[in-house]
Amino acid sequence: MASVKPSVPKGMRDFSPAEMVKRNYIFDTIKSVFRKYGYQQIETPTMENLGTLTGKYGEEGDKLIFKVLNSGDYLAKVNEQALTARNSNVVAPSISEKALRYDLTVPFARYVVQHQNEIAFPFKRFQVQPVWRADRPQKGRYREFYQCDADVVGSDSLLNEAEFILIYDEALSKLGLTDFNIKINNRKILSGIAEIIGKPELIVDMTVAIDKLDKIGLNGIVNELLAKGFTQADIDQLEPVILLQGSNTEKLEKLKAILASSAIGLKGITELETIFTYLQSFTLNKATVELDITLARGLNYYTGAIFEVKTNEVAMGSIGGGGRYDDLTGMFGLKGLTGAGISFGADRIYDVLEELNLFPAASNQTTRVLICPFDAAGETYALPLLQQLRNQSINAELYPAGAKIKKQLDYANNKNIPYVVVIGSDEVQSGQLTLKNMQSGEQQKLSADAIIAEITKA
RNA sequence: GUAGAUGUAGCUCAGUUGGUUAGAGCACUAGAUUGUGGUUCUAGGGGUCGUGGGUUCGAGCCCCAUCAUUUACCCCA
Repeated sequence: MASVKPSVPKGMRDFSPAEMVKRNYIFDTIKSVFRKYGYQQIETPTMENLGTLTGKYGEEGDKLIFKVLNSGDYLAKVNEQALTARNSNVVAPSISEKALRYDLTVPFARYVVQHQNEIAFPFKRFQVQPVWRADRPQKGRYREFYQCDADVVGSDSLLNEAEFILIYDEALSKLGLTDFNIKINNRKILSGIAEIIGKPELIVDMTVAIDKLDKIGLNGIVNELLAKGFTQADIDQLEPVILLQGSNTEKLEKLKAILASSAIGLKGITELETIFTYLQSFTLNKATVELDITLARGLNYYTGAIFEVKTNEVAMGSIGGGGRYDDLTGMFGLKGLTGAGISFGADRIYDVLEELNLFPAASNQTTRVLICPFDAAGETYALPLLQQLRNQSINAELYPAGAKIKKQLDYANNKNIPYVVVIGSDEVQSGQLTLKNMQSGEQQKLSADAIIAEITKA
């Protein structure tokens, strides 16, 4: 076979041992917090039926779904005309019936409907798996990345929303972040605003535009809104809302006045007030909760609260987001089931922790003891000790006999192994083994039992 | 889909107005050190300069094409 230049697909990555240790540190931290709040883990398949995914993410989203070619002679069954017309949109469904999952929320909705009779509601689940998007990669954006989602379905209590804030706060504080904002908004308020202006049909354009405040500024928003069909009068009404200032309570008061004639807008305000009331009974670690009316988020299935988390310590897009969706399972035939959920962007959190140097130092140590035999006799002598170490839950390995001691110690240094046990003919004869501390360079002659005791106490 | 940047050793990158045999650091191998690493010193291996064409006496350098990577926009985590 001709040799192929080794490479991975665009936007996808290998993770080497040192990275995996750090990634698992993030995943484990987030998972432990999810569990603490009563969420249970599930997994869903890498692929879903194409029909499960299409139409859930909007027109743009559909284009970004990775489709999987059917097995076998997939072209044979394709409609002749569609094929000769070279129309991808027509041909695609007949040559691809599966696709890689695009997020974890839609597969979860599918799961809930499919397993509704086994599930006790409210059902709180978390899921940590990769998702795929046929996007153009750039900084902090990959074609394969992990989402860490926690969702609850079958409970309309706003306590869930309040707890999401606690989860964000606890997990991110635990990871060492000290300055981050949990932004919160409510889709109903945005609907109310669109209603007051009299352009409810343009709510999507409106939210997409005002979401860009910190990126393109007020002028940029105004230009975009004018292009989308808003009038100057609409914008005059919108401007005080976009530029809303003050504490969360002050903002809510001002909004109440603005939205006085919109029932749905007022409902959104009440919901936020309830969430804030819940939060008064809890203490947050490091998070700042901020009502941000410009927060829109792209996904159109949100109907109530919306969240987004941003760190203030480094320049990075959002590191988490979520919200409430009243009818996600409806598209799979199960009506009237409300849900709410959040997601952590693990890959971005990784970049943030890396930049702030927040990964624990010990996390690059895997093996604690390396046994270095000089020869085959030393190797044989070492085997019982190797097992004893492992029985004491000490990560231990034996360098196979035949290599020079220098090479073995190099190996220990490379893997950041703190202790080595050197076994040569002297040691085999006396039973006193050489324990070497690789940091300090000290070494002492000890019995096997004493070595285990020494390492256990360190 | 739109626009820019970059492709030179395993990795990170130098390489002057185009000029002889393309360099450095790190990594790797060996030795200094025949029972001891992380420091130091010495030596060594490793390159179709992304690919194809063109200009030129001569191209890593200039021109065209192509592929790849990457950044920004759109959208999104």
